[in-house]
Amino acid sequence: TSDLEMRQLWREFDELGTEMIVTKAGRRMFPTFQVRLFGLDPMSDYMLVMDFIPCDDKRYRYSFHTSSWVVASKADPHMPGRIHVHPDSPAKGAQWMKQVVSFDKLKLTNNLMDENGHIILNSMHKFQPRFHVIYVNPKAEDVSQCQTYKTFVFIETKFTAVTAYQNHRITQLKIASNPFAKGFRDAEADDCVIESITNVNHPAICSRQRNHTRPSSMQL
Amino acid sequence: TSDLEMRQLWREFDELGTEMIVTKAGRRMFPTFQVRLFGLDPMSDYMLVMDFIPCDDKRYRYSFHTSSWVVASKADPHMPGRIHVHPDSPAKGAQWMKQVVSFDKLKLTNNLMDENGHIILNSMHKFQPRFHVIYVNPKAEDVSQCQTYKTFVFIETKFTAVTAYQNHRITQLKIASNPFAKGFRDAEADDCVIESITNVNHPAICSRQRNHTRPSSMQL
DNA sequence: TTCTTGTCACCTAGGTGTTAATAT
DNA sequence: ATATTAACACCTAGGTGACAAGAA
Repeated sequence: TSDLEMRQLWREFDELGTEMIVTKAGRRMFPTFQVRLFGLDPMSDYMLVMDFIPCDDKRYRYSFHTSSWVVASKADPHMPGRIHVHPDSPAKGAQWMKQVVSFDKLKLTNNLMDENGHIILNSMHKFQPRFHVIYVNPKAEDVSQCQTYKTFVFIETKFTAVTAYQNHRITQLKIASNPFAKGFRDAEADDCVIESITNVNHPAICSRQRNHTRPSSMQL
Repeated sequence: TSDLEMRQLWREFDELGTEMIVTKAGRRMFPTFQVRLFGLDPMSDYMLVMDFIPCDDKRYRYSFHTSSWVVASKADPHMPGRIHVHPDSPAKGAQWMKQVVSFDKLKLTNNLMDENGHIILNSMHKFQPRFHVIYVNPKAEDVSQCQTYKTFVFIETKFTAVTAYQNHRITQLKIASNPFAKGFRDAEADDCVIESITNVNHPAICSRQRNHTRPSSMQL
């Protein structure tokens, strides 16, 4: 069996309608897909694999008016259905079970010509991540026939692929929970209390100055 | 067979008398021990392992007077002889051969109580890294008996373990060749030429200002 | 309009030798 | 004297959303 890690965080996102950024170069998922494994044979080899299946046959757009996703059309032609093999594969059951397995090397792209082995997804479509535990039979010469699969689907990990966040609440939850987005957080909670005590004449309580000015044109 | 990568750099260090820092927390080697492998069975599993053997039974000190290492005494009692298994082990021969194998996760420590699995070495002693290719026989139940080893020793990788660099030329070669030490480089070569053209009134040609002032006491 | 792209400031994470202080 | 330690400035390497400009 297998348990999803950070399930509570996944559910917070899922309630708002999870969005995952796709870029040409490839973007990691956040939250990261992580699982805890149980009941494997400690001495046998397993491959751990992820893939992504369309949730439906629809293309979506985000209605800012109603703050919700609405159907825009039928699905675009679907891309080659790539898989992501966990880079530690193959490994013994004992190895997989002794710690949380993290798919933090997995990246999502919208580039149909991607040559980096990333997962190709259509933007503005909904996807369901799937997790496969594949038993590798060492005695079999023909690998294609002599394997046993077990597939896990955690419905709270479904998401809409986007090139830019649509729902502002998703953006805020990403900023609040992803360490790499700390630069976009307002000073908050504990920090705020301390600041309001120590820094008497702060210009704007609990909000940080950021430099977002950009040159209107770029040279070289 | 097996080839040492960056052999020229290793030899430059070896001619000066390579020193490797050991710290309580563990320090990587530089140059990193990297090899290219040939002639493995593509379909068989191998473990790649490193260990370190004392070059002799002596403790050294660096004579600044003569700029050379001199014998200080007999060797200190030797530590538990740990090994480092390459984290990708075990893997197929094809996997090992298709790219350079880098032991960049290997760290050296002088902490006899180390619990991080690092290689424990006595400071001021000389060591010879060794590299072992271990064939893993899948049919054997008793792992201890049914393995075949092949050991490689590249004499240009021998070094003296130190807690602080002794030979200033070693320090300079580390700074010049290790990307992570770029902060200690003087502006040089190409950069220098450009700077001397573009920056007319530079205070000190080809040398960078650095902030090395430190508080004489530390609070919290 | 709607969606995508490229660049950026701002982070996390961690590898360097330097230095002052400490230990032996 | 000699050797070790811990904190530090300064890097490499790379993951964030914001933003302006471009594309469809």
